[in-house]
Amino acid sequence: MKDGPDIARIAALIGDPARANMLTALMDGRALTATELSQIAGVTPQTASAHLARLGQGGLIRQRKQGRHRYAELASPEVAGVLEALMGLATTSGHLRRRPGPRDAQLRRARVCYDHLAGEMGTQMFDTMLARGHLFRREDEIVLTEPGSDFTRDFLGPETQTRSRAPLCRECLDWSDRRSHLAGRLGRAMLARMIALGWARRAEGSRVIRFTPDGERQFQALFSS
Amino acid sequence: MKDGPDIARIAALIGDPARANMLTALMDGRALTATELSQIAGVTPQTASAHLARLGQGGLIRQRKQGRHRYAELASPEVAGVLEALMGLATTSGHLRRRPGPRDAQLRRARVCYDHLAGEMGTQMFDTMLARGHLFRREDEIVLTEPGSDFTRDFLGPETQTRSRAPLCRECLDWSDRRSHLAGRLGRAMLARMIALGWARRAEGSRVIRFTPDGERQFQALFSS
DNA sequence: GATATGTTTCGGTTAGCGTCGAAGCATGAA
DNA sequence: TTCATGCTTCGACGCTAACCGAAACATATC
Repeated sequence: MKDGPDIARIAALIGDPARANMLTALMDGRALTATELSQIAGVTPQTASAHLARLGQGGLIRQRKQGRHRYAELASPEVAGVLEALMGLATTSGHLRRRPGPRDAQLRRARVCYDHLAGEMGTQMFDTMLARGHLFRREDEIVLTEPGSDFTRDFLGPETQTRSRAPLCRECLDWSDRRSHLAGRLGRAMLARMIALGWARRAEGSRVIRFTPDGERQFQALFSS
Repeated sequence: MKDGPDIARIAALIGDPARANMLTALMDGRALTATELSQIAGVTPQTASAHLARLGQGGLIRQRKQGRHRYAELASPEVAGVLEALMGLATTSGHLRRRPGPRDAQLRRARVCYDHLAGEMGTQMFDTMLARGHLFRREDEIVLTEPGSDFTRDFLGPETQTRSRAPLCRECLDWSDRRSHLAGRLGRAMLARMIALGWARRAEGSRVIRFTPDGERQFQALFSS
């Protein structure tokens, strides 16, 4: 009686308490590291690793390796929909445990990530450029569109046509905001330009980037949705 | 360990192949006996009995004793909705793609989903009613507009003003089409009316709905965009 | 009553999987 | 380089639950 798709396989994946806790924690769309998920699920990292592998193989989550961390996020909104439907059946009051990022508010606000802007302001810039069509997400890569090229040339100046093999645009997952920001050569150039313009400067002995009041204004003028 | 909604418990219930087959078989809204379900699931009656007890305890099915038979049926349309959502995920994320047989084509074309019309013809009806302004999607609910009320009263007859607490319109995600079709009291009434009019009838032992040539014509006349 | 059929309970076996400790990689920092 | 951290692999243990045979229970029919 193979009347339909194999729902048992997927339901069994959700049916383990540890995995269910992990999936529930991922419901808000953020990406979490394997260790964080192991703590949420109440199991050791080894066990969590096995669970994440199964969830990935089953198509419920996607995993992205970044540095020595490995982030997991729900594979699609459809997965979230199924989880939500299940929660509805379970007649429950959902409680999601939030895991704060860096304690320092300044770090959360704006910091350098290797060589580019991260934190809330980094994700804001990235989101705005995506929304305006300056950047375009194609499969797993980020491409600079024609208007985006005009915009960046305008902002950076014409002499910045470096011809490097490094990717121009890269997506970098934010560890405080759990969303993406712009990395790659363009991300580096954008931050360098902001510092060169005097909008901001790096704090000594820290990754914090301090924007001047005027720099903050200019930034908001350029990247407010 | 803080427990939110216990989705793991419910998912684990669906996660066993035998139980999943049973639930899938119950998706057509009919009530089946324990022995029938045991044959469908491919297990002995003893095993099926244990499974049915667990499903009943978990609130997924209801069981009524009638004579020396014991009938099982899905506990609620919400359960059917969860199963449909799971089928949708299983078709997209399942790396094991089944080759479509002739029976699958019929299922994809028109089938019963708990008590309402699903498949291509179900989504066609839903889309057409949305496009014509008979239905309106507001946030997460579907509302019947004024012209829509006229239309359905015209089609269903004036005596169908049931005053139930069940939602009139509900959206149900189709696993074959990956789009929505109309569920809820109205969805149920629409299908019942089509069968009463002789447009279609349910195939024995399957969820397939067979439209007569004339019924298909009438349907297309009413729901072609 | 006796008999047949549908369903459940009991006992025991087996297989699967969730779990962790220890060790092995991989990557970033000093 | 050396060290530290995050993650994965391996091996083994233990527990749950799915399964069936046999038998008991329930209900309809003769």
